Amino acid sequence: MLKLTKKADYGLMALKYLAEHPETPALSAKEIADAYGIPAQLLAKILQRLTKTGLLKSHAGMNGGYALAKDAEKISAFEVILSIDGPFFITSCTKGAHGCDLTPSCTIKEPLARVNDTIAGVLKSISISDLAEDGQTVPKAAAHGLVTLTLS
Amino acid sequence: MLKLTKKADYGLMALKYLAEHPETPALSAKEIADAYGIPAQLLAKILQRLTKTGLLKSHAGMNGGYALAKDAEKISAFEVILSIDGPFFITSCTKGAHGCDLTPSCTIKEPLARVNDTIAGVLKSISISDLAEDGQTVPKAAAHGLVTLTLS
DNA sequence: AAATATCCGACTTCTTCGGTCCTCATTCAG
DNA sequence: CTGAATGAGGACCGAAGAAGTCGGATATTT
Ligand code: SF4
Ligand code: SF4
Repeated sequence: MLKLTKKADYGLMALKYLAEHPETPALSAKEIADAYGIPAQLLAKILQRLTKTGLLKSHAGMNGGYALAKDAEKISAFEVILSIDGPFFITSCTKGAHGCDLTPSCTIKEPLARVNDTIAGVLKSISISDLAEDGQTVPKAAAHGLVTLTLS
Repeated sequence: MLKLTKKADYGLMALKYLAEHPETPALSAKEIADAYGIPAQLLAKILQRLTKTGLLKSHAGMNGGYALAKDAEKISAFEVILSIDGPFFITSCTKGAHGCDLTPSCTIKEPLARVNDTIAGVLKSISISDLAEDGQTVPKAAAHGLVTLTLS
């Protein structure tokens, strides 16, 4: 429960890797996969998905590969997860079809929807460049985002 | 992904229901299940779990049932989820055994761990009483909790 | 033409989730 | 004391989703 899909995980890693190598015009899926030990074919499909949603640019053929479509700071973790795993929802009822059949009698879906928004906000406040920063040398905790939880 | 288990969902509903009926000394699992249409046997096991972790008090026999072990405001959504679904982690690597095998080469687990803490903080800031409040009549969004996301 | 890539869907395998069933222990009413 | 009501807890099953694989088609450079 509440676990990030490994595909989304891999996607974040790949994007971070791309963000760390801004010089190269394009990196192939295999290159990135080898760098981390991710199954190449799986990562390939993930990157294709990210390309289709506009987060990456792709170029086929030799010396082809993928590159960030926009600045690393402009890409949020939320977009990545959304692209790879589809709509982000904490509860089952939000999914239009095949949700939970007791939606009418449920009394906690509204509060939970706000919780959902809050968590989504947290994810939106995180960018790829945040992940790429060399955190070890900067132990001081700088406030990057502020999230306000408002219930009821 | 990132979806709340239905069991945890049911658990929250049940706790809210109990919080809304503070008069009655005890409510049986079947009563609560019928009130919402939750499978009775399933809810029973959930309540048993919550009892074992100390969130509920139980009483067998006729006119028995469950009651909140502490004040509704003292029970956080985080505790509930933790009790029902086990340790809360958004990544696979955190789980000691059978985590992700590329943990050593992974460069995003530290940042993600902070994200994990942040989301956990959000959940901890939500109490059962927050859910039980009659939100419809009070549309003004009062800030209940403040969460600071610190990355890097 | 050959090598290197992306692109894309079908498929298998594995785990987890949601749910049921059955049995035993406890408590209370009569 | 006995039986109904209730909790406690394990075994089990089917459905769904996740992780990963395979095979083939297309595009681009050399
Ligand atoms: S309707 Fe209620 S019980 Fe069903 S998924 Fe939504 S929040 Fe959970
Ligand atoms: S080690 Fe990295 S890739 Fe593996 S689960 Fe943890 S964060 Fe994800």
